[in-house]
This record gives sequence, structure tokens and C-alpha cells, in this order.
Amino acid sequence: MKSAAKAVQAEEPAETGAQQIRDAIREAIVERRLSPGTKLSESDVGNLFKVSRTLARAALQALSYEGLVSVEKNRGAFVAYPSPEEARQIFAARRLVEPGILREAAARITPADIRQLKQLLLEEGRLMSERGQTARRAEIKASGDFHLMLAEISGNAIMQRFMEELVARSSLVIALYGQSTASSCGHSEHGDIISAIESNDLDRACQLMLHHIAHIETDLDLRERKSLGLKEAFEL
Amino acid sequence: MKSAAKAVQAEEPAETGAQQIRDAIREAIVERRLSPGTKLSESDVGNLFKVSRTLARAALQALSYEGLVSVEKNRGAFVAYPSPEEARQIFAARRLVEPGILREAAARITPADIRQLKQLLLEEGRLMSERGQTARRAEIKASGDFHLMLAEISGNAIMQRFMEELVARSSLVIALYGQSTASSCGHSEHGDIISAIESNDLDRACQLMLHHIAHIETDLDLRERKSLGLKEAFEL
DNA sequence: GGCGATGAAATTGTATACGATCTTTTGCAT
DNA sequence: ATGCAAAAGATCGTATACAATTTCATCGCC
Repeated sequence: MKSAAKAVQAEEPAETGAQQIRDAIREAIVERRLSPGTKLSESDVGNLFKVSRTLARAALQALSYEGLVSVEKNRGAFVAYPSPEEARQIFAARRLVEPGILREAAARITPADIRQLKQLLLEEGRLMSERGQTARRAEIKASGDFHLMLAEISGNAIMQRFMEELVARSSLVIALYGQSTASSCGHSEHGDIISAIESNDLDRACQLMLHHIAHIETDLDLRERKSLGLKEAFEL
Repeated sequence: MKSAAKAVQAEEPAETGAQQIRDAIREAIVERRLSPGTKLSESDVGNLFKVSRTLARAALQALSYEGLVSVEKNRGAFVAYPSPEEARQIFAARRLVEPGILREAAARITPADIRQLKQLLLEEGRLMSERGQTARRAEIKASGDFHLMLAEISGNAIMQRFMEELVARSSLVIALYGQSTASSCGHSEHGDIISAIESNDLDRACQLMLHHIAHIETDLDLRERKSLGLKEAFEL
């Protein structure tokens, strides 16, 4: 899955220790095992992974560059709690870049890619029918992977990395503001997009992609929640 | 200039120590006082800024996330030396996102913004006519700031940050592969884009932007240079 | 009883120390 | 003189230690 990125530059792991921790925490955030706002103290993270605070700190810093955790000076790191405005910007960014990525991907796509894409779709569908937390988490991941795979196919490692950030942050937004308990991502829409690509109807594919993103956004309740933990919470 | 970003989220400095060093080094790289490939040892950076290796290391790590320095395991950090392929991807990414940013910016632009944009243009022109390293560096910065200001006007902090990364990395690419000793960025083209925005001709503005980016790319010599420091260098 | 000040505990910010890896130099043998 | 090998030097990777800041609980005062 990372082959495209490696082809561009000999991107050596460099700091494998912190890298592993970073990836583990990121996965936990994206799969929503860690809720927004959860405190991630350096000591706790270090103890959990059996490393010193130095590495824990480096991992948390790295995650803050991706926007998945916010570190506040002298207060510590927390799983990011994106504001409604930030959520809007994340999806605006996706609407801005994903059609372009789709076009680039379509120009380079191979039959093998399409097969893999359909494979992913199948897996996604299978997980959707299952029940249980584990299946739900895997489904979340699979639905994101669809968008990520398109970015990979596009062959642009920079856009790919950007999309990884956007998809991860989207997961946080959905965890916070998503309403429908059902699947977060319209599954059938992914299939429609593939079909449009196959029939070489790029304009339609882009249109579908925009609708798809808008559809996800529609499911959010982005009203400002001002904590309301004072009196309002009790005066209904 | 960072007002838009701060308005979105209370993005506290968090780690002001490493932050300052990071910004200083980034500025040096973008203004081309540091050449691609230059070694940035943790000790040297630490001594230079009178801090411990810990902070120097954190700053270098941060810069590596932005793609401005590459850290190689057990070997150290170097000012990034983008490959031709990476250079292509950077400009492909800019072609992909800048028209979109331009459209968003045009939708929200105020007369005050336009005034500021023209002010920047004027400054850019003034610097272009001057000679000397200092003026050249300021010109490089100003020409990048034009694109950055559009991103700021667009009101999307995420796209703004991404553009900051792309512009910075573009500077590295131009330093490496740029041919014309003259101004790196077609100055008049910036003015044309503003004019198109003013006359509300968005399609033309986007077209001009694409041409502008392509124009910068044309000035690059992206042929693979395989060091050729062996015999070829002497057998002419 | 509520409210503000003071001090202890916890947590982060930064520096230093030590072990591991890579680079360079030196010395020996061919 | 050349080439390889071993050791010295430099640099990075990680852990630990101490200082600074924040948080929280306790105590006194109103």
C-alpha cells in the first residue's frame, strides 16, 4: 500500500521507535478506540509502550503535526477535538482535492488496480453486514481505505500523504458529530464511483465523488455545542 | 498573516523553544541561505541556537514532517534534496489545489484583501528591480507570499497549511533545478490573476493560475543528474 | 458554609548522560 | 605503494534527571 510513496524517495523509517508508537496511537484514534478529548500523558504513553517519555513525546508531537492530537503548552496532549468550523474546513479540503485526485488516478489506473478496488469494496460490504465492535472498526477503516487507494493510484505521494491526514481527521469529525449509527460512509456510492471510472466517464465520477463527500457531511450535526454544562443542561 | 489560522482553533504555540528554531531554519531554507543537501547536525544546530540537542532534534524532526529536511537513520539531518520525480509531484499538487483555492478565495475576497494583494505585488516589483542577495531573497519570499495570501483569503486553515508546505518545498526545487537567473516567478502573471479576480472572471483566473504554475515548472531542468562525478565530469 | 490563598503532587519543558551505529583514520600486511 | 582491518572519533538513539509550570487539595478567613 505504501509502494508508491517509497518509489518517490528512499524514505527511510528513521526513528523506528517513535514511529511505531505514533502508528499505533493513530490507528487507535482512526478506529475510534480513543475518543476526542482523551488525555494522552507522556508518562502513560511511555509506560504503555515500555519506552521512555522521550519517545512517547516524539510520537505525540508527530501526531500533533497531523492534526490528530493537540498538545497544549504545559498541559499535555489530547486526542484532537475538532471544532465545527474545523470540521467544515476538513470536508471543504476534501471536496477541493478529491476530484483532482480522482482524475489523476483515472488517468493511470490499471485493470489490477480496479480489481483491488473492487476487492476492497467487497470486503467493506461484508463487514457492513456483520455486527460487533471489531467489524465496525474494520468497516470504518475499509471505507477510508477506498479514498486512500485512489490517492495511491494517482501516483502522487504528496497528495497521498495529505489525503491520509484528511481521512484520519474525518474519522475524528465523524466520531464527534456523526448522527447515523449506521455505516458512516455510503457504501454503494463507492461502487458507483468505480463504475463511472470503468466507463471512462470522468465528469460523472467527479460529480459522484462530490456528492459522496457532501453525503457524509450531511450526516453531521455541526451545531456549536457550547459545553452547556452550566445551567442549561438542567433547565429543560 | 496568520490571523485566519488562529481564528479557527486556539492553536497555541506549544513548545515555543523548538518552534522558534524550526521557524528560523525553515526561513533560511526557503530564502535559500541553506542549500539542499547541507548537513544539519543536531549538535551544531543546538550550539548555534544555544539550546540542547533535545530541542534541536525536535526542530529537525518537525521540519522533516514538512518535507524540508530529510533525516536518515543514524546519519543525521540534511536540507532536503528533492528528486526530479518529487519536484514533479510538488508542482502537480499545486496545479491540483491552487485553482480550487483561488475559487474559494475569490468567493470571500474583500476590497481590503485586494488592496493588500496589490501592495504585495508592488513590493515584489520593487524588489525585482533592486540588486543584491538581500533583495533577491526578499523577492523570493514575496513571490511565494502571493500564493500564500490567496490561501489565507480562502479561509481554510488546512489548505493554507498545505500550501505553506508546497510553497516552501517549491523553493527548494527551484533552488535545485531552476535555470533562469532572473526572477523565479513571473511577476506580471500575479498581476494578471488579480485583474481576473477583480473582473470576476473566475475561469480565466484559474486558467492564468495554471499557466503561471506551468510557467514556473518550465523554467526547471528536471533531467536526472546522476552525480556524474566519476569520469564524465572530466572527459569533455 | 462558601471563597480565596497556600502548598503539595503531578505533569510537562529542557538538559545531560550513556549506549549504539556510522565514519574516518591509522597501522599492518601484502 | 596499495588494500584491508581494527580502533578512534563523531553523531545519532534512547533513557534518565532536574527545573518550571500547572493542577488539585487543604487550610484559613470572611
